[in-house]
Amino acid sequence: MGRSPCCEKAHTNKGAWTKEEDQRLIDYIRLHGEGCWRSLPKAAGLLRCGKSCRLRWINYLRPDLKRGNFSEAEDELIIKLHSLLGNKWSLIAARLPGRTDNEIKNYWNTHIKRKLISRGIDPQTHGPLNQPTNTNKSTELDFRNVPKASKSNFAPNPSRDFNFNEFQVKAKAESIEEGTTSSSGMTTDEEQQQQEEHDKYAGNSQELDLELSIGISSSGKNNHSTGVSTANSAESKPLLDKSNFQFLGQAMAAKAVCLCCQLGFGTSEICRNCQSTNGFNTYC
DNA sequence: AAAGTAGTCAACCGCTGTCTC
DNA sequence: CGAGACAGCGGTTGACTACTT
Repeated sequence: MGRSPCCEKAHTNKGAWTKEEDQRLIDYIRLHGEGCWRSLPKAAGLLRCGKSCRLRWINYLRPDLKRGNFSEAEDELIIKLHSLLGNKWSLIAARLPGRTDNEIKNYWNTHIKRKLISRGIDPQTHGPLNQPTNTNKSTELDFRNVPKASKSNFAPNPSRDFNFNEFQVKAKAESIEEGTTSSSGMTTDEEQQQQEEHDKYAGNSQELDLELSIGISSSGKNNHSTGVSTANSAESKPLLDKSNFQFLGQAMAAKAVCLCCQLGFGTSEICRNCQSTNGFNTYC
């Protein structure tokens, strides 16, 4: 459609950021807060594109970033989340405080892929390596590997089996096993620290709490729409877009259901974690 | 010591979704 | 309803470093 470029490229710096540029960006955001990235560079006196500023801030300068190596617990959590969400790095990052989508994506590509392969696990399918890739999955709803082009035309087929077993989290046993076996040669302190990290993320819970929710949104203009979303916050986005979600909506509308129960996390129609507020159930 | 190779990660690019007019 | 503007996302690139030959 001949959209104009996001910024005037002729007068923008590219490549690595200098300390001065970083400082300008930090100072500006401290004063004015995040947002309006397009006008930010000019206002902050930076010869950078707004996107570049945003990336630099989010991936590197944000004060709440946790730098340094990933813990074993974080590894396992990333693997679990990836098995459920696929390459939705921003969603995965939302579950790892202090980590960015870019960081996780890089870490996945450089470390975890190899780790999984060495375990005999296919990093894409999370199934055993050398397993035929298309094993009857076509009848199951799979959030992973939805081709970009088909994202918005995810053709719902009401006749599909509503089989969510695919998404049952079975990694807990693995992660516990991993966490308790000390083959790493770490010091006791390090091990203890890692165990704390592990507990923090895994929560010693029986299953991974994704806080995926389904239910009638109690706010916003789409308050009729049923939505699957992560529960955190303003920056969370629906896991499926409206059109995709019609499928789930159709399947579930007639009978209000708790997604986590559908996913196999619970046994009853509405699990104990589901609350009822203002006449609406807030499905966990 | 030099050249080649592999690994890492910050940054860029192009696309999509959402909002506004 | 369509087009433009914008923010955000995921894939890819390329500079840099570490390691190997």
